[in-house]
Amino acid sequence: MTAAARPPRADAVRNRRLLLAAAADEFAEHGLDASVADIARRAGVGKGTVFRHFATKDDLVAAILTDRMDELHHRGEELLAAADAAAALHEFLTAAAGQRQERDLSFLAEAAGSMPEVAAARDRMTGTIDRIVDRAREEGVLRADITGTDVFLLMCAPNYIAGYVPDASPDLWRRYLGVILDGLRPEGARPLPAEAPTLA
Amino acid sequence: MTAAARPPRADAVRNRRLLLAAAADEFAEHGLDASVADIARRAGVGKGTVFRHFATKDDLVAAILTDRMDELHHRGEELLAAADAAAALHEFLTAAAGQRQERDLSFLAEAAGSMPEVAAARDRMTGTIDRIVDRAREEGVLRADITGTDVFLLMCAPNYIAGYVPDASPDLWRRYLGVILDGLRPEGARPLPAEAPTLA
DNA sequence: CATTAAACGGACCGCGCGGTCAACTTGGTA
DNA sequence: TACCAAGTTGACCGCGCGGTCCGTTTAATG
Repeated sequence: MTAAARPPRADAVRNRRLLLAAAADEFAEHGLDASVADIARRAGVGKGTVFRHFATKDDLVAAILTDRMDELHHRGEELLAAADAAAALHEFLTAAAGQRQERDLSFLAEAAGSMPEVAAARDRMTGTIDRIVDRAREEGVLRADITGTDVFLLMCAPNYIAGYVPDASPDLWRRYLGVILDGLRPEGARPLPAEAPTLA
Repeated sequence: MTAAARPPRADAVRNRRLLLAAAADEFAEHGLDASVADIARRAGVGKGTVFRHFATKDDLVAAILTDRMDELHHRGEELLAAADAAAALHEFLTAAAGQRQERDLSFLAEAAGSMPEVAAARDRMTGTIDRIVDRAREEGVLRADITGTDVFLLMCAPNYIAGYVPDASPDLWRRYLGVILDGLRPEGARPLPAEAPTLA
């Protein structure tokens, strides 16, 4: 029974927000090796404050990942309510790639992907993806042998591919999303040579 | 005019081979952060010996990358000589993904991708890819709007996608290569929303 | 064999990292 | 306004890294 703890102080709330933003920027610029000291400097706080809010660097990473996955989760729910099956799939993949184009933080998953709070956020998101994918398959706008897990895995590929091109157009990922979407259509699909995976 | 230097000693040749193999294993297991000390231990030599053969850690990375790219380059040349256009494209992509499935060292490119020797090896390889792709396009087994650079970029995606699945079947990448190959066929291709990139 | 330059090994160096701590400051409350 | 727990700070710690250096070993040569 957690007694009603007194609410956090205003400066603590502000600093937490500043830290998450600074950390996301710093990670995007320098990868996972961005140092806690630099993150603190960018947020305009002392290094000790970082560790007051996030016990370890991995906890900080986990908080960023969780936020981003929940963002996509909510976007997916909106699309399920508003868009038709084909458009929802297309828009969701576009939203996911767009988020990553703005700031590529995918490598953070490698550091904190197995933490429980991150896994929970991922499950929320994959649940939504499953619903989008099932609807698309049932309406015949997606090939029959593709699962929600497949789409979850394919989701990040366009940015990854475009990321190899230095000074690429910021829209290059759309090109490879186009190729993948063509590969996901039911017309002309050839049987896939390996079974659909499941996560954990 | 480099005067004929005396050939390297037998133990130096042997140690260089041992080091490259040990480094590839160590990088595959621990990523770019594999330490030079561990690599030396695995090769059964002292740490100083590593730096005698490779002035910096990046030079070691570059040597590994160069070897692997040249391997694919030669495989591509074989396929150009022996296989028909569609099979050559299919087989080349399979070979590239197979190499990476065995040992994923793609992240090394991020550390040494801009070194001249690595760039030269990459150019040799992309030259071969261009020939494979041009032939496939001309014979109508590849959609018209796809370039050699596109294929080079798409080449690594199947492993990347499958890499997100812990304990995945070692053949899972074939599934996503299948999706991409379907997306590369001329039949039913929709116009791509961004122009083909060029590398440097 | 004797000779010698090439190759080897591992103690050593400076650095920057993630994380700790105790002295200090400050927002909220009665 | 007086109080105090919550919050902040930056000097500090131990560690493991990439890279250096030099005394020792060894493969090649005539």
